[in-house]
Amino acid sequence: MSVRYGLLGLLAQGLRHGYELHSAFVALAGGKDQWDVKPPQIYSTLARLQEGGLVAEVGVEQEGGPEKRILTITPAGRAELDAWFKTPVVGEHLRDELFVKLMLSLADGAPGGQTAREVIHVQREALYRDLHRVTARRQAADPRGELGQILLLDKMAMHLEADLRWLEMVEARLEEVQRQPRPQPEPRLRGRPKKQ
Amino acid sequence: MSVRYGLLGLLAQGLRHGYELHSAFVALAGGKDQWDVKPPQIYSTLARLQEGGLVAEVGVEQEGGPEKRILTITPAGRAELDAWFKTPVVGEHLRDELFVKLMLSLADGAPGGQTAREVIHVQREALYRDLHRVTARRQAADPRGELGQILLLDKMAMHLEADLRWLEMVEARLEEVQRQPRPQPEPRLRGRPKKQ
DNA sequence: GGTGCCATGTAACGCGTTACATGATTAT
DNA sequence: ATAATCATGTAACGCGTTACATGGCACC
Repeated sequence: MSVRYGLLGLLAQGLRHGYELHSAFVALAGGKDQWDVKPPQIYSTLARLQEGGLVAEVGVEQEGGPEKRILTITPAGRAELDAWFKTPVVGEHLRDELFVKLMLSLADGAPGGQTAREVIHVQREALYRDLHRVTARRQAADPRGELGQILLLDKMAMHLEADLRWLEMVEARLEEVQRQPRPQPEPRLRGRPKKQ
Repeated sequence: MSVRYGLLGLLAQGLRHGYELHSAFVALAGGKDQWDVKPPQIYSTLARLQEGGLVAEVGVEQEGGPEKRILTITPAGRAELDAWFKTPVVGEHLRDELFVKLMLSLADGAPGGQTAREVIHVQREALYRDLHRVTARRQAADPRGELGQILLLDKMAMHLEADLRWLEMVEARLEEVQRQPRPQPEPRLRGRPKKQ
């Protein structure tokens, strides 16, 4: 929904055609290193907004350059934007690839939970690399004029640290289970062992 | 990619048909409260895996009940699964709705950054609610037999806390900018003020 | 005359959700 | 009988990516 509402918000600020919205959105979302939105998504999202009556086309301009299809936010669009501002973003419910991977690696038959240990190790290396890259860029950022960049980098760093702390915890709990293997821990998840 | 590799991993554990894979995946991903994967996604993902040669259909069973299409992971599938285990999960690059919303609210013309303050307030309330819900469920979970649940809830809690800390930081920085409004902070992002 | 930017798209695909549909067995 | 569970899908849509395509203008 970020693109949809992002475009709506930018139109409310007075931007007027697809190309301009594209570059403005990329800037808004932290630059194309961070999120390289492709033009097709901009144009198709605008088409959907238009079809929904939140955005309207009010003509075509051509001053020297190529044609520009001029767009405006409609009253309905402004209403939806306001509603969005008043509603919290829902917790993009952890459909977590790392978690799935870890659960699978725990169920894998290798002795000593070896697969899980490797998954954790590989992931931790990657997280450290990312965290290092992020903090380096954060140090280099200019507090004047790059406030958005800094806030974004801070957010990324915090989530990377959260993942690292979580991995520590998982590993600790793994050691613990290792030392006293229970009679029926049953990490294998089966479909229906009900009775039959 | 979670579903794709999740199914591959479950097939490697010996599960054999769509329905069974569906319930096993839901269990693996933390129950349907957490991620309610729909059957169509399972079946269409399996079809794609089959088309890619990672999974093969080896016959149909029918013992008393309805037909079951029996599936197996192929050597190619096993290879892809191993490669997945050896590769870190890439940092689902923050295409962050909350961040976009906040940037838009900062650019909004309201005096005193009012819109931004409201966005922060609404979001913080929601995050506290979620965190409370998560910690309550975590307390109630049984460490024996619900290890996966606990790990997942811990992960969620850590990321909710990261978001809360980040909001604190944003608010602090907002106050700071408020006290000394700079000549050209230019939070408004425009498309092309280059020369023209 | 080529490179790059401005400005617009289409087509096809992958992932994910919602709604709809079918038919059989099992439990109440 | 009816409701739940087992087991399978199709159709249509939204969001997002990749590849492809078209033209004009500006600069070197």
